[in-house]
Amino acid sequence: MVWILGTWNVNSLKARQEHVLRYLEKKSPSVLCLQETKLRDEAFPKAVFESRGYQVLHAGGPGRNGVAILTRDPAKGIIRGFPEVDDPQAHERLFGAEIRGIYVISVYVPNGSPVGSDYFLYKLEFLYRLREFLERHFTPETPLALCGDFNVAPGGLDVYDPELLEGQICFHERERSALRLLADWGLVDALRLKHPDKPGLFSWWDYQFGAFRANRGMRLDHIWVTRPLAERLADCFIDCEPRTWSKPSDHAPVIAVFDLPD
DNA sequence: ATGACTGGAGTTTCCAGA
Repeated sequence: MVWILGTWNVNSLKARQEHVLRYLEKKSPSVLCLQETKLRDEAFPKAVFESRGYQVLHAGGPGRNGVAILTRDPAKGIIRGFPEVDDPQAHERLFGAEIRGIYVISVYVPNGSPVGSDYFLYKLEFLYRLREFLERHFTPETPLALCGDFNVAPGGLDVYDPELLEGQICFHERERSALRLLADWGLVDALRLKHPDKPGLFSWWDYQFGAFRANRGMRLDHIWVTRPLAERLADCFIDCEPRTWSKPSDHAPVIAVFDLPD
């Protein structure tokens, strides 16, 4: 069977509810991970999504964060935040569940701006904690998909101007190396597995300066998969269509298509 | 033309996003 997994930073679900519903209707993903819902748990309009056949798992809070997993199939083995670490922010930034034998994680890595600040160090720490979390709870042989907004462009191909952006937030060597350390646990970047050398593939564009029209963006949203899942990957792409809709999120969905046994 | 974006909080202007 074809199993479609998506991840999308919606920049407020309240502002983007109609976009998300339209997207589910048009593309019918099996699972859609969301980031930046900006909702408290009790404020999530669960019934609206349930009536369209999606179970809602949401980890929000009073702040600007909030991650969710919308799934057509039942979920179990739910994990919220880093269970072994006292990190309240992670409770609104990490949510995982097992769906059809695949462990799906929706994550929103802190932005970390400005470079060099305490918040920047927290971003790096968050990426290290993410690796420790994987080490503790899973193995690289677990079918696992780590999806979300990593707020890091992995390499020079993933930003519109690597020379200009080098050292700036989301394209600093310390961020990239923290991301590599995470991936070295046993994860593959699904998009680069299918499109290893293709430039101009971005998932975020600044609202300002006509950045989307000029395709001046960065690839900050990723789907990282373990080997057993990578072997099942049929396709991976960034779906720019919702970025063209009226009042869009500044991020576009990333979609991975898998061929799973029936 | 010297600006140019968006959402949320909370109250009219600021902060954060990336």
